Amino acid sequence: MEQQLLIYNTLSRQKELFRPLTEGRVGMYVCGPTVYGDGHLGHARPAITFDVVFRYLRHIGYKVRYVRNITDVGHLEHDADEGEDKIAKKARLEQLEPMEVAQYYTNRYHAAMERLNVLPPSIEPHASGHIMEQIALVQQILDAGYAYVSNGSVYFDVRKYQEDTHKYGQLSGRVIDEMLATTRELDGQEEKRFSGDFALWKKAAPEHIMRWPSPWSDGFPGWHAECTAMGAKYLGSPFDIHGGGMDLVFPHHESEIAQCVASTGHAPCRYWMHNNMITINGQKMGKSLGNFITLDEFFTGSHKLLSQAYSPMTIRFFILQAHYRSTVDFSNEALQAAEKGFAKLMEAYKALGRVQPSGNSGHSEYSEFRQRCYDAMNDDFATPTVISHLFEAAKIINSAADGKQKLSQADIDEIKGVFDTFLFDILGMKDESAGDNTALVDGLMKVILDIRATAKSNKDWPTSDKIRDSLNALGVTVKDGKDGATYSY
RNA sequence: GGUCGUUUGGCCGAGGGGCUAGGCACAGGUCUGCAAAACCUGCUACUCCGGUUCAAAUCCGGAAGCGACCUCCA
Repeated sequence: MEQQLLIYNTLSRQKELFRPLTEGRVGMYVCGPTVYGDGHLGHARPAITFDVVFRYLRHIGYKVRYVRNITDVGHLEHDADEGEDKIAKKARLEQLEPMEVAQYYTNRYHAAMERLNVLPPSIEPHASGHIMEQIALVQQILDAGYAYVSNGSVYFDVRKYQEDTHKYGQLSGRVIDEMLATTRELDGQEEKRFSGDFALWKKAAPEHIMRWPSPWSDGFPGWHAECTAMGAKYLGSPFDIHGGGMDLVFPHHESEIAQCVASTGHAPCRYWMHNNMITINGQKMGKSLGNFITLDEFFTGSHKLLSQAYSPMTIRFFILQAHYRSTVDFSNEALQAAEKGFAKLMEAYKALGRVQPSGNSGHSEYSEFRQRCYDAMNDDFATPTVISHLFEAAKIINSAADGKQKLSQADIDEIKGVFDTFLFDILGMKDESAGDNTALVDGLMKVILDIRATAKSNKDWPTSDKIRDSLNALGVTVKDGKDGATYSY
């Protein structure tokens, strides 16, 4: 590959040169949603982050298999409803089949992702469809001696694993040894031998409606089993990149590593990537804090914290304007800035078509935009830097459209190419104003603006202003320029 | 309490020893019948206290604020 891509690896806490295990191919696994509720901003961030990673890896020539799972079983609730998983709980509340609930929210998740222009992954495996693989994984870990059966459930033996490998806590920076040394044996009431042990298979309580037979009990797989089992099944073991939100580092990903090492003797992947979280007015977003905003609420503006609706591309642009490893703080002001900023880029892109090329080439610097964008992407996917370069290009375009700067046809083609490649193909932005009837709208607008131009030349200001104001009321902005009027909406 | 991270202009946010992004907002100007858009100009910032250095927002130490994780979470 000609691009030297640096990726920040959570495991080493530094940027590393990316080298795939197999030349020209990349296997990437990203933790997907638990489908028991509507998607929110927190789901959009990893989806968009890894969508860009997916797009970029493909762009620079890799054949990528991108696996993003759907969690539709397991994930115990840890409150009063001990032993009941999220899907089952929601199902009981809504009087639906568990799979009906999972399907409903899966469909809604897909719809939201499509609006955000997030490409579908190569494979989207469901946990419920891989119970056999998960049971096999649990058996492997048992056979290796790193798990024990307790009252029909199977637990991972963290203490033994740690004694043999000293790897538990490696990813999250947690020091487990001290905890192990000071923790006494749990009393007989507890199924686990050590408080840090985690479930590989959980026996279902009688009221638990999602259950599968296994050698140990009728139950369901533990919290971390699906990613280990499905990642290995579709990407092999080890594979290249494993991604997810930072909040999953511990215990989820730490446990995934333990499961993989215990069952195969090696780590599941080479590079761990984690996107940071989104805060709202400096606060973590959470249902209990009352600042929980779903994606649909953003799209429609139907939440009391929102002063207006924000389009999917505004959300996407907003997220890409921050680096994926930084927290990003939501506010109406910030989203409005993103909305206007993106509109400015789109307008500049369209204005490029109106620039009259000059014979002589402008400056050689225009040809450097592309490389600077690659440099930014190669530096751990620095999307904010790419965007800043595009804004600089936009300034040149507008200046040229004003006749204040000269661009040769080659310059124009190059700048257009950079926008096509980076803004649309890699950052995955798209023009939201372009509907299916663009040609018709364009034609109609030409008619209307012609009439207005005639009115203007007759100094018939009431008519020309009425046309402008009426269009404005419909959300169409008329912009008068030297060579006639243009519009945007 | 433990671990990790972060603190940049009115706001959002890059950068990361000397060259000091970008966007939004705001102010002035050019253009224009007016407005909008566009362009030009202005607003030049890095939590605090020490230290290293010819030179620190950037490195080191400490403090404070904030955040994440510590068996729900993206």
